[in-house]
Amino acid sequence: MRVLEMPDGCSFVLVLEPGKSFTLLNTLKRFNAVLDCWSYPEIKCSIVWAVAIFKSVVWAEVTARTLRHLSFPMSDAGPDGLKKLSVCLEEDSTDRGALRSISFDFCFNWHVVSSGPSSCIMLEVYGSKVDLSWNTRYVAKTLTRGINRTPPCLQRVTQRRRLTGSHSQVKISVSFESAVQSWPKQPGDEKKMAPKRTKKTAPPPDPQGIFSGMTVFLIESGVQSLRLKIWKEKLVQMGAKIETQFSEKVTHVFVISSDALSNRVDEDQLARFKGHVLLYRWLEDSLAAGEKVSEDFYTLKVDPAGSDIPDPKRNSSGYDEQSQCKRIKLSPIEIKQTNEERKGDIETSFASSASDTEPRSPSSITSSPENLSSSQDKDIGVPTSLQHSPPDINKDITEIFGKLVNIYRALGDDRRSFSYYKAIAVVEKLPFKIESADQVKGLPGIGKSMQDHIQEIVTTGKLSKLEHFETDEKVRTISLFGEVWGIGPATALKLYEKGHRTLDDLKNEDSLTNSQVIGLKYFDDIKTRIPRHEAQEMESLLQKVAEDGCCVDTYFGLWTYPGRELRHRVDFKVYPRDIYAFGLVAWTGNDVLNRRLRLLAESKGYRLDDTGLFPATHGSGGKRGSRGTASLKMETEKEVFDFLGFPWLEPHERNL
DNA sequence: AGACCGCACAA
DNA sequence: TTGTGCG
DNA sequence: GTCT
Repeated sequence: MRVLEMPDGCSFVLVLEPGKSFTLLNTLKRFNAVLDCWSYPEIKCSIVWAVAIFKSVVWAEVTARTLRHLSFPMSDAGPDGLKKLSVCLEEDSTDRGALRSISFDFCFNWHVVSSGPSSCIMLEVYGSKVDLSWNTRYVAKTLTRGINRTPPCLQRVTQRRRLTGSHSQVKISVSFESAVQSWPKQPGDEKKMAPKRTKKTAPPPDPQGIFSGMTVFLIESGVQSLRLKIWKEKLVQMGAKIETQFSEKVTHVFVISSDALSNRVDEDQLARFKGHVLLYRWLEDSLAAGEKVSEDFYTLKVDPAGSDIPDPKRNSSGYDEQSQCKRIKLSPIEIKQTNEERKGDIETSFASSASDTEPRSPSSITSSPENLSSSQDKDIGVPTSLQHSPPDINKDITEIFGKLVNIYRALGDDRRSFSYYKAIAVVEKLPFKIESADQVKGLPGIGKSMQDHIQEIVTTGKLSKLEHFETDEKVRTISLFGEVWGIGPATALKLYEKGHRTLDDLKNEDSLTNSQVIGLKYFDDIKTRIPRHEAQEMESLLQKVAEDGCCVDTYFGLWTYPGRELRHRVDFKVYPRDIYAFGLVAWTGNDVLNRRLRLLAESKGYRLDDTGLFPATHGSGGKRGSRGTASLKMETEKEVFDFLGFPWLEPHERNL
């Protein structure tokens, strides 16, 4: 009897059903992430059922361990072999509040297994007749609520409930415990009842493993903890020895990119180092290949001359400075930058984890490691490293969709707008160039229309629908008006219907609200990006001002300097010191992260907002900060994250 | 067919 | 109440 | 727009 546990950080489950398997597998195959999957024969050959887990929408997170533990040859066991289900909850904050549910059709008994970023609940299935037809709705909220309830309670859940309370949704992931004998051999098979996340005893190290003789030191920066964990396990399992210090014994150093290398390692030490410095990718590729692959393409040169590299020590003290800079949240620039940084990251992780054979063309296979290291070498020393843009491969599509996002938003059709927004995210992550709509069929968020649109774009290079919009005067004016601060879709439409067509027209309109007038007056100013140095000036200026004089709670307005015309849009939020951390978290964003944190808080019986973290007031939901219940005391963002059990993210990492 | 955030604030 | 903007 |  074995409990299959959901690894940390999993948030998505895909069940491949008989008949559908191949389609889905083909879909999966297109994601580099899936590669690991192919290194497991039991999956490769005859999967009837398999469960793959993805980290968020970053498909690249599927890992060997995940698949190994979760791919489950149901054909062998048959549903009857299923004795227990453990269900993992993790909010999916990529979507806004849509309810997702996973379906079960049986009675079960459940209790909390553990809590944490993804809380785990054990379900005991009654009776051997477990129908996995996934018919009945099982609702997220039910589980969420249950997290705080300790004693097992029997539930028959047939209804579907709305996920309320927070506008995040919960995704439920399922893993199995089965009584199957034919499970891929693994010792430590004694029965493990589960209340704790059962610690998988990894298979014992194999002295003959492909990595035997290696003593490795892992540079962890820039690597997702889940992946790291898996790599470590793999290394050990395959005979390598892991050093926690960069000592003489080390024969191999692994690093995600040359960037991470230069940031984390003492150069002198590195210069003296005689061993090999390899990209983690080598590890992945070797695992996939089942043997050590040539190190040629993965070796990083140690360049002692890399002196314009930021001081490594900076890392420890860096945070303070950063948070200073953004104590006041100012605007597009900063946001934009983090976005770009992030995209860069994604690209990196794609490149490094792609170890596929099929989806990539042979040429890209051989050339990519080179590109990887060389492009990164080039980046060293470029302070912001905003060099590369995201995987641009399908830019034609995402750009067009992006325009539609804006247009629909301007028109007030948020739903549709958001649909495109989601589709972009999906398309953007594809590691190949779309050549036909078939290639996107079945991807989440891509339905009939998206497929059609994509088809049109890849064949004609444009989208008639968009062209239509762009030439339509109504759409154009409404979009334009909507760019004015304070004017939304509704107002824009009214103005259009009143006959206005240009911003100048609006100047004579007397029905505008105060902020709209201002927004109009300073239209160009507001659109002008604020130079970062100016943001910093603002901050220091404000520091002084703020010290004497009392402050407004919130200010959304325009900023200028005495004697200067140009105005910038600036928001001020003022928080008492004791709840400052909460304000900071909330206003730093991003929205997705906020939803996640809030949901997490809720699942633990708290309510989080920008004013604090409150024990949930049972009953009427509890109004913001009211009810005499004071916020928990937290001084720093870190404390908030820690308290909630959410892995710490630097501000620039919060673009989820 | 009907779902698709929730809140505070200003007009 | 509605619209708007915020994450 | 997509999803159930």
